[in-house]
Amino acid sequence: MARPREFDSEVALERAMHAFWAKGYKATSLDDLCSATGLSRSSLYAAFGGKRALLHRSLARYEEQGIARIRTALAKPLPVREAIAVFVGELIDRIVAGPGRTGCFIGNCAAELAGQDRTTAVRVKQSLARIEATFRDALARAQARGEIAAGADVDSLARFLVSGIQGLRLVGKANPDRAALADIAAVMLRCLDQ
Amino acid sequence: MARPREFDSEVALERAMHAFWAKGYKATSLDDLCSATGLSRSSLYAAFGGKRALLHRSLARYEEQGIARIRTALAKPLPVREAIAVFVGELIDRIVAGPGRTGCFIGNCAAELAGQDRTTAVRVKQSLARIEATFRDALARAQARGEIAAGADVDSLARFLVSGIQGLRLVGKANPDRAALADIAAVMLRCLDQ
DNA sequence: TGCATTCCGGAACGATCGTTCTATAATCGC
DNA sequence: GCGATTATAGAACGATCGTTCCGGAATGCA
Repeated sequence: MARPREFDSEVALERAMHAFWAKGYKATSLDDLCSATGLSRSSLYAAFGGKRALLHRSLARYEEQGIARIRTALAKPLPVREAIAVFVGELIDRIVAGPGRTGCFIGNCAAELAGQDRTTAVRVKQSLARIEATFRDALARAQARGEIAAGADVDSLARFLVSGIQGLRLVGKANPDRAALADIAAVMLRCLDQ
Repeated sequence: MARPREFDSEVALERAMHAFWAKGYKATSLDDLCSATGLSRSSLYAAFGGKRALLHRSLARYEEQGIARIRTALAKPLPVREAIAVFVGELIDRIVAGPGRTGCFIGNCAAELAGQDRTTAVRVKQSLARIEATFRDALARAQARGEIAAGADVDSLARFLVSGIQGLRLVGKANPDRAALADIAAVMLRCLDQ
């Protein structure tokens, strides 16, 4: 140990993540990343290894934050159906009021990179699987409590929720209109009553 | 008129569209477009004006083909619910058996460009609106025939279908697994019975 | 204090980007 | 056949890309 780091790599990673999230992988240059993080190129390379590695670290961080957010939402003392409705409602709030058209970082990476970069495709797939599992666990607990029909297929419902939320966020990126998104969410949530 | 063109610009556009569709906008270079179309750079620029203009022409072409495909599917002598189920089933067939992880070109552009390029965002939004209208018209006709509950909100259902299909295709891009996609589609289609 | 070690700013690298330009080839009207 | 016009192939452009490298600055340890 000699000279210590002048920056917090967690802070830098958080900022890099937001840069990738807002602009996409290809459109985010190293100059963008340096000015977003405040680091020089050499510091970025020493800390993270390169652009692609930084993307993967960013994806992992986003995944953790997303899972935590979903878990918190589903742990509320509410019927699961209500908890999910609140979660989706807040999602729409962020889409409409947010800085604008960021979408889901995981979904963005899927759309931009899954067809070209197999490694990233696998990571995206695993992230979606973890989100799906988080919903599935909550739905299964709710089913055990009798909140959801005993005959319902919670696996399918969880998959549907992941897909439906991705669709909502993608459509919301093209058209962040509250009424339209609320319409979509209402139909989507009614599926949980089947 | 002097020297005539040596290529069919519709054929060239079709090929350029597939290049953008498969790789995304940023990742498709002019060299890619030249080798996909067989044209030289000067011919491409003379015929289409540049990379961005070529993307927009490609998007318009894709939109026309997509609308036509949906119209054909919905015009079948079937209950609308069945027609949509067939359409989604064939969509899943193409996702699973296709050349691999192309997704929806419109959705890809939304994810990659809607946050950065306002012009493209508007075009994507208009494309989605046209697709939504195509579904809405078919649903309204079905409602008039009594196939769909009189109290159902066909506007919301159409919006939901667009969003749901985008989600299905995005998730299918990350994980082209037939069983998973069929699960999602089954829940989605059940929403039409509400 | 002095040495070893690590970090940092920024120049430099070759590669590739989208676009423009030029010279040649091909076809028109006449 | 001939000038006018248009299309083509490919070189060339400046800009920007991701990555590497280097000289100097800052710290821990003896």
